[in-house]
Amino acid sequence: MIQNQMEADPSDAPGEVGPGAGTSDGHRADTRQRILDVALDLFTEQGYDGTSLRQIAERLGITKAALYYHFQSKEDILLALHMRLHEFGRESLRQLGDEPVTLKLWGELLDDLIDQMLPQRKILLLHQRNEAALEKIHSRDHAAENEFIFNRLRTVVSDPNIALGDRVRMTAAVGVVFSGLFLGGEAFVGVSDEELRTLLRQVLHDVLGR
Amino acid sequence: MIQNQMEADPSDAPGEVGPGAGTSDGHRADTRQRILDVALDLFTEQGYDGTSLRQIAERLGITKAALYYHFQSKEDILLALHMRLHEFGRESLRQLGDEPVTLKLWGELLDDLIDQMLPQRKILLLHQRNEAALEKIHSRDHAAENEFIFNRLRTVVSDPNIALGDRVRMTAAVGVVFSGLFLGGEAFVGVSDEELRTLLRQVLHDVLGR
DNA sequence: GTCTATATTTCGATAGAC
DNA sequence: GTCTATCGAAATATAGAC
Repeated sequence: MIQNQMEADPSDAPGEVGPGAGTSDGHRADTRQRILDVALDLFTEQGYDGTSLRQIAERLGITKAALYYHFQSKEDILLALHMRLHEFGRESLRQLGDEPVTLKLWGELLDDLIDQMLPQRKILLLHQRNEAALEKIHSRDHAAENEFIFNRLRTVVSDPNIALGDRVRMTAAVGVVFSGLFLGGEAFVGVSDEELRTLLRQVLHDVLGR
Repeated sequence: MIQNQMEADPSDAPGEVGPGAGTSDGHRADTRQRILDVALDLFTEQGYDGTSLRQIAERLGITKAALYYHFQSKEDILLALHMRLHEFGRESLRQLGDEPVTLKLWGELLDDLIDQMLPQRKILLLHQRNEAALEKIHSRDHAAENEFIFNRLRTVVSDPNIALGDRVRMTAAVGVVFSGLFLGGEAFVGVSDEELRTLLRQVLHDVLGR
């Protein structure tokens, strides 16, 4: 199924020291992690600015103030969620190298990304629906933001050394992948990830293959 | 060029009685219209919730309170912008009829939509980046919201009477169009609308044609 | 139509007890 | 780790003069 189980990866911002990081007994899920899960849902449904800390706390059965034991600020919660996506696609992108990208390479990249995106759909949706709020954070720390997947994709398809027709196809291919995951996420309920992946790859080939 | 002149249509929510509706002398642009123009920019850049009425007023050189002469509330401003898109694509969608949609029909629909979207890019971007805020308005008046273009498209590609492979292609085709206008809007600076339209149609044909 | 001034609410964040 | 209580800021919205 395509609509569930998004929290496969329990590690969150590795290296960070969260409360309960030492207690390795798994008798209770980290509160920090539960906060992030709830925040992910609410930020995506109502938007970051449209969600108050009171709402997050209420859903967890705790008070607003308790949140501040786990996070320094509201923005920190968003940042922690953002970090989950920061490593995303990095390895795939590195393989592109520095030379102008070909349609063939682009297709291989997106093939990789489809696999990585499927289990991260929720986080991707969060980013798609909170671009403005996330840009504020970016502007404060725009050092490594050029490494961020969305910006990298944009940069590549803006390369004037690539023929315009190819750039349009590359852009369209990105649209194919994202529409399959976002718009399609609601339309294709009950379709297995594998089936969707296969179908998307066929479309990608028609867009990029020649 | 693809990045400018979005306010071709001076009529705003026709039938509505705004201030200055009677003064037909064109010596000064409607303040109401100027408010909407500024709000469109700010809501898109910073998000609806991330934009205060103070900011809108400041950019116009008036005070916050003056806005309330032209609009009953902040939500009313967003609603007025939303209405610009409400008629959008209605005629094209009506031609689809009630039977299951074919790839051929879908292609013709999107061909139509590309033309209508190009001059409305800014408003479409507003919707893409403020889904959460707009949903709040929708939920209050969800009567005619099924008529709204995005929801109609979603409904069609969810039709289980259409083969899954075709639905994926139809969804992908929507992604092609939107990526060309949104992601492409920044990447294809200096490309004429006509050229972009031609290239997009070729890709559409590869996705839908067979 | 636009202003000054203010009412009202809500939010993010802190202090300090337990 | 979570609570109660509260602060200060900023936002939407209103009242009434000009």
